[in-house]
Amino acid sequence: MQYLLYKDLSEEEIENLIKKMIEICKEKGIKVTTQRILIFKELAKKTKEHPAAEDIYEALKDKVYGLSLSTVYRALNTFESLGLVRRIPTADGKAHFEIANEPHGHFICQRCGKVKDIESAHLNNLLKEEVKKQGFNPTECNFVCYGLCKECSN
Amino acid sequence: MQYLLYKDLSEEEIENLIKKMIEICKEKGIKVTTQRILIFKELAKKTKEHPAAEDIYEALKDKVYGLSLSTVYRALNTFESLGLVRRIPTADGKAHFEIANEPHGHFICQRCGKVKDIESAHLNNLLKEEVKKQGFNPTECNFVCYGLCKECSN
DNA sequence: ATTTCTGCAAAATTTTTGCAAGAGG
DNA sequence: CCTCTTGCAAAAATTTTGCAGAAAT
Repeated sequence: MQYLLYKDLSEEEIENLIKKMIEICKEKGIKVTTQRILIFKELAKKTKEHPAAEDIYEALKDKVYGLSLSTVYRALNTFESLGLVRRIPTADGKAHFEIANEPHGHFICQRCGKVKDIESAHLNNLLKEEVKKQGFNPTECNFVCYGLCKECSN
Repeated sequence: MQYLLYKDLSEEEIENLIKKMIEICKEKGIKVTTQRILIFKELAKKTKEHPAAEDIYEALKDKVYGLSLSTVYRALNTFESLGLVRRIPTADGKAHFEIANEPHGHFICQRCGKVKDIESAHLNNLLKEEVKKQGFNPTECNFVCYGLCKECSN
């Protein structure tokens, strides 16, 4: 049961995430709009790729009549503050996003900028403990590695 | 000898870093200008604070006649590509910088956005090994933690 | 001398916001 | 209905760039 994060989410997992998202929205009085559902779903499909807002917009703009980039930003910000989505600040000057699943690390390619997941539950726990020892009170710990991805090493 | 990172660099350490920077610039045919020296020095003084380009600009603009923000950006980019300075992408939409000293983690406050260092040499080594096992070839690994800093928890 | 760098202003990029019209509960 | 959301355009914010003059080697 390791390295689960390398797998795309199944259709079923995506549907379940959407249900959870709808539930949480209703709970908080946030309206469940077509745009929000489709944006969330698109991110869920691509979570392994850690898309930027623009990527999601590009994927949806022909499917959702009149969709605007600002709606994508607004939806992602909303999901982030609900804890459903995580923002990954990268060195390319754009914010990238992923579904907030179990914590894990990110490997960022210094040439092509792609972000890949690193399985790290064990290390994340170690890290959290150590950080607490040093007097912080973390809600979330991640790690980031830089280097060349397989494709770019050739 | 732990938690060294919490200390500001001493005058002497800063002077040594500057010497090293000058050496590397000369080696690479990069010119040693007043602006570059002062920008590097200002970052060295503030490295614990992880300033953004603008912070460095603000600190220097009255001391360096006519200094412009773009020069600060250009200098920081140059230093980064020389491996002298590290860029820390944060969630506030600005790039922050630090002197590229020994690898360590960062704690980012979710309320005030301040970035603090976490001593983590041991964990960084563990991490690098684990990441290699997973098939990556990292040049550098860092930790990032989110939470509320001491000041903001009150 | 030659090359590189700086300052300025302008451009490019990413993200946010104001507002009127539209959709959700 | 009332509130929240969207789309659009405009604004804001951060970072990069072109170019002429200045500085470094």
